[in-house]
Amino acid sequence: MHDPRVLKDQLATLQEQLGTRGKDIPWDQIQKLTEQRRELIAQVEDLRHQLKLGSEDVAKRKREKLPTDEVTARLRELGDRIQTLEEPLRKLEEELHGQALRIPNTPQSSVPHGTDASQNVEVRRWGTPPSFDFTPRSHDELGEALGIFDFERASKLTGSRFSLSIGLGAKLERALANFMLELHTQEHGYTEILPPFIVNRAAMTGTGQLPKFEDDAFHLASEDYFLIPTSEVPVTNIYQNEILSEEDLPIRYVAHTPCFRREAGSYGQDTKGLIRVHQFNKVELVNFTHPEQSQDALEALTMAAEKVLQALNLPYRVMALCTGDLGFSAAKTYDLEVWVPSQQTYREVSSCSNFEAFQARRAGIRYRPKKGKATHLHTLNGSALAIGRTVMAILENYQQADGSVNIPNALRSYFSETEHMITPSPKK
RNA sequence: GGAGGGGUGCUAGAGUGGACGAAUAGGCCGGUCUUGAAAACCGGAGUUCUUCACGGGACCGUGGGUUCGAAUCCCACCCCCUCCGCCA
Repeated sequence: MHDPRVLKDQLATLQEQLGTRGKDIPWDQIQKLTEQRRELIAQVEDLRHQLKLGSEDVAKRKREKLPTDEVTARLRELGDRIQTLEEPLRKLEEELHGQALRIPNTPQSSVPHGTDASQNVEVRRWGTPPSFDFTPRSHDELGEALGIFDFERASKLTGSRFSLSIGLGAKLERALANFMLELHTQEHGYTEILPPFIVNRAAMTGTGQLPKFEDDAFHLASEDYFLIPTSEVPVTNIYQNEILSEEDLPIRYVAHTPCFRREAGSYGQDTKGLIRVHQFNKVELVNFTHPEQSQDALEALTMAAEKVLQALNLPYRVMALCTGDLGFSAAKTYDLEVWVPSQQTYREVSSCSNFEAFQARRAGIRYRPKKGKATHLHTLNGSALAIGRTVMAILENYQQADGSVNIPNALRSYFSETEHMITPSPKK
């Protein structure tokens, strides 16, 4: 959410800054509502002031044992008038707030201009894609042959776009989660969090998933609760409506949770394998920082995510998202894309964003500076990494001609010696 | 699920219809004292909306209601605690 003062006084500037990002916003209507609100407030406040003075007069008269009937009759009428104005005012403010929650964040000036993902800018590249003297197979093909995935049976349990990992496939997920959590807690100064996987409407609104993207989330039928689409939601909202002290910052949390996404509107895309599923595991980094430190924090957070790929020796590139591809709440985002041999291209395994005060304003997360008043802090988060997609990258990049897959050195301590290579086993 | 208790500022906690935006204490900030610190003493400070400003309005879990007037009374909901029941 934007600063209400900006909405009130600099709406045109904001519209200009957002450019195509703001093309669906009813700017004129917001302008109109703002003006109406201003007028109504002036009226209501004036009447209320009169009412207050009158009430004090009644209190005084009672003390002095003077009659009050005439005054109270007049005030009753005044109260009625206030009520008739308050109702439209309440509706108006609700409407205005609803609109404000649907305006996306302003991109930082360093964000490249563009309309879609094709105009994202490569920032750097790490590692060399492996060369194979055979045609590399896709991870879903490999996994089925190795007996570690069973997508058919997964769809029997729930439906399409669910995965079922077996044996070393399941263990690989577990090893990766452990490896990532250890790396971030021991090397990067993160504190591990295990949050709820189900959150309420306020939390989803705080981080920006609601109200605009309700269709993307799984909603429980029995309660007004949602399955988390990312641990960003529960972890960022830990400090919802709180004021932290300046010396508490920065706060760095890491969480490993499943993530649930409806993937509405993605029919036909990435229908096979682990790339796009309704439930996947992810290790997520969340930062709460001083406003002046969020830029540096984004670089550090992105680097922490890159360290995972480097340790696993997976080739990747870092992309700066352009204005057209930037998420709703983000002011700046780097995507990490890992090399996928079967597709001869890089695919997203991580998205690292600085939200500046956008989420903090929605969620009411502030800090108290040493001097001055409470101010919204900055929030950031990034996947480090999406585990399913990392499994995909490992299978594909570490595959051998015979269809077996080596376990990366960095993960071997989580496996017994006989498990350092996954070899094909017939499907049961 | 049943019974009871409770949600007040940064924190603890008082306040049960009018001079209450809210006692008191702690913490915080500034000062006196001190070589420095601590202690003691003195002083200061909530959030937010509206207005160019003066000023004014709102905010005691949330939403309604009663009343001239609500932190205080009524209703509904949410959350926390204790006991009982059930349970991984």
